[in-house]
Amino acid sequence: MLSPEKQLETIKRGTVEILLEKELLHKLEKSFKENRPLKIKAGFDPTAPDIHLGHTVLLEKMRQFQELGHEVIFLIGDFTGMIGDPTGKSETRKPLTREEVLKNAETYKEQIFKILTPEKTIIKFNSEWLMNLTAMDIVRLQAKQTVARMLEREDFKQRFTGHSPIGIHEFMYPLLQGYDSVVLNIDVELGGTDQRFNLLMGRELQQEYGQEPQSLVIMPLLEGLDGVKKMSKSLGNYIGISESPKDMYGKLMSISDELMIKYYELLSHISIEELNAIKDGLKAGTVHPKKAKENLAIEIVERYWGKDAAIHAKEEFDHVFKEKGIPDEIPVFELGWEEEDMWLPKIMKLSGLTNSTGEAIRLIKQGAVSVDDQKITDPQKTVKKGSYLIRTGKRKFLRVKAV
RNA sequence: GGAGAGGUUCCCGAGUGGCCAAAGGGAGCAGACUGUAAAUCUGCCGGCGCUGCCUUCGGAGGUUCGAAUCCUCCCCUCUCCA
Repeated sequence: MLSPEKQLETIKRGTVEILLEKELLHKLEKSFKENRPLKIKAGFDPTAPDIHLGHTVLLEKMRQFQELGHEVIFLIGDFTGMIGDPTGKSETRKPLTREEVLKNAETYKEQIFKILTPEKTIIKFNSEWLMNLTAMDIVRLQAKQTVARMLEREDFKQRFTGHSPIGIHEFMYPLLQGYDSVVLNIDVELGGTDQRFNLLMGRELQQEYGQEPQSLVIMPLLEGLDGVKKMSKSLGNYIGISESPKDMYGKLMSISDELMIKYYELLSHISIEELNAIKDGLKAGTVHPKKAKENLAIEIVERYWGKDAAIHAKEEFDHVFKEKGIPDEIPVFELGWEEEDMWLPKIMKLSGLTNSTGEAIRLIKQGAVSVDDQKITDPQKTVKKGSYLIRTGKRKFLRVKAV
């Protein structure tokens, strides 16, 4: 086991904040002395079993805790998921059936064990204890907090002052999440910055219930491809860990330089020393940002798909974008040719390349469309029955075949 | 229970009888530039084989030659009072 100070150094990497650092160090020292692992918890939503790199920030931190010898609990919030975390604009969700929850949990397992060590990971569902609370238990829990305290939470406050509705049940989310920590007697809870309030609730409730309050390790939210908003599936700016090596590599290459450093910090397994070397090199101009990005992309693709796939993805990428070539695998769409000379925008719409013929016309006018490597400028263009390679923009290729 | 404010296109937000497929911003898409990055500039940004037609401004009716705009009822949200 590493010394408590060394452990803290690893834990601190990439965090936004640790509450309280001193307290955490004490816990680490105690655990070290007594040779007793700390209980770490991180909660996950049961409805989104499609893990993307944003989720892996937390998973990577969990992995680090595992490597340091602590006990990591992967908590699936199947009960709290019914409420829906009030963060953002999420609405009340429809309750999932037991089968759905279990199915999602299976999907989770397949994915998280690409990062976490299965033997060291404890998976729990919070419905296990929350389901059995009586109305009285819940009232007692509610009595431990005030409305004013709840309204301190940024999004509640915003909605309150902005005249947007707040469901009373939404107040239960932080309370129940905090209660999870009480039930499990957690030492450290991990979460993103958007979880700050919920995590603090755990501390407060643990104290109310006579426990030592958990320490908080707060991780930044990973921005998605746009570089601004947090990575999420609904915003479409995510990189899923089940995505093909090619897509994953391409998406990673498209992130901004600034974001790349953050990705390195939070996702790469390279040591702190190596990380600093890259940072300094970028600043001094001795490391080319593109090269650094390539290495990052390769590392991450390799983690999920293996070395060969990663190298192949890189080669393919270079071929398409550096040499302006055509990718090896192009999706094929088989189209029923209705007339002798078919209008190109119509083909583009029917094949799903564009959402409407209007959009296709626009793209053609803007010089973004080529057929068999020939740029098309006339929106009235028609083609005869046959097989064509249609390219729209830089990355979209489609082979359309007459049937 | 009473009084008032509000619901507009993906989001924010203007518009209060025709000039409105609806200002402006954001997001998005495309082009130029580049390292497929960022920043910047430019164009597009409801649908339709498109100088025109069709569908849209919480929902349903109505007034009018004409409604996002006026009237009626309904649904939803917020504020204040009780």
